[in-house]
Amino acid sequence: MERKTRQYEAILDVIATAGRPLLAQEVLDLATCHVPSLSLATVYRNLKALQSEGRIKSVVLPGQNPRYELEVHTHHHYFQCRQCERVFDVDACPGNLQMMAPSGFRVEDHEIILYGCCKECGDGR
Amino acid sequence: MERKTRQYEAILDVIATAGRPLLAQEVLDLATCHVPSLSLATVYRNLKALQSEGRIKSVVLPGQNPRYELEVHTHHHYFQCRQCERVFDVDACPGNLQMMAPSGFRVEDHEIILYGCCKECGDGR
DNA sequence: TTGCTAATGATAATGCATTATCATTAATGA
DNA sequence: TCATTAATGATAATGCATTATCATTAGCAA
Repeated sequence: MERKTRQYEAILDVIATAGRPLLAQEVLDLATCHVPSLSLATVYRNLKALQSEGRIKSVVLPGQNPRYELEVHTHHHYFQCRQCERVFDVDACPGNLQMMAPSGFRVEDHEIILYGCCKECGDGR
Repeated sequence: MERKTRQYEAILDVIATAGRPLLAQEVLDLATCHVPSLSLATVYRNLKALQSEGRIKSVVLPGQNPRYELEVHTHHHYFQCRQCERVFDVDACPGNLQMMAPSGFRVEDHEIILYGCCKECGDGR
């Protein structure tokens, strides 16, 4: 991607503004407001380009399609609301979980996904 | 599944003996020792039957195909070795992670996946 | 403004895990 | 042992997210 297109800008803007990981389809839905003619193929093309540029990264939850968020290079986790199915970043972390592993196993990294009810869905709705 | 076939027995036996979640393909590979003619279609059929019978459950890691293990109804987590890619059960659990969530979010459940080097791969190999 | 060509939009093609199909095999009750 | 029919094996079909294709559009350097 050498040229700055309206589509590229819209897609990056939508991801940056959302503040949470978005599915390709969500990116399309949101960016269509900015560029009505936007195509899903273009979304995928730009998501791939943005990833190789190191501007965004993919977030994969078990059994779900990848979501995309800004690359921040800080260790964090995720929360998924069971009602609206949206995924949110979680900055807190319990730290090293070596103690959880059976003896002889070396823990190098971990992933934590919280499931529950998000703030909006919890507010009498 | 109303009849007890050699295939059914072999598939359940392999899963029970492995002591860790297995991919459908791993089940085929291991059970083929017991029933050489075993087909992948039969593996899928029996995995589905065993699940609806409540004997096994599926374990899904981000971006990976489902694995299958005995249904034990006890809360536990998983460890994946980055070298051999095998997945192991982890009984330890840090407990309620409500404190990790942003305020207003209610945590109802969580999932933890540890990544690292398993005991076997760590023993000079 | 113009020309070049990268990027887009629309849609067909792909990859791949899983499921359906169907002739054949084998488990079970009589 | 036999008959019934559920289950199997081999393989074609499916579903679906993602990618490729290609004619058209639109950045951008001159």
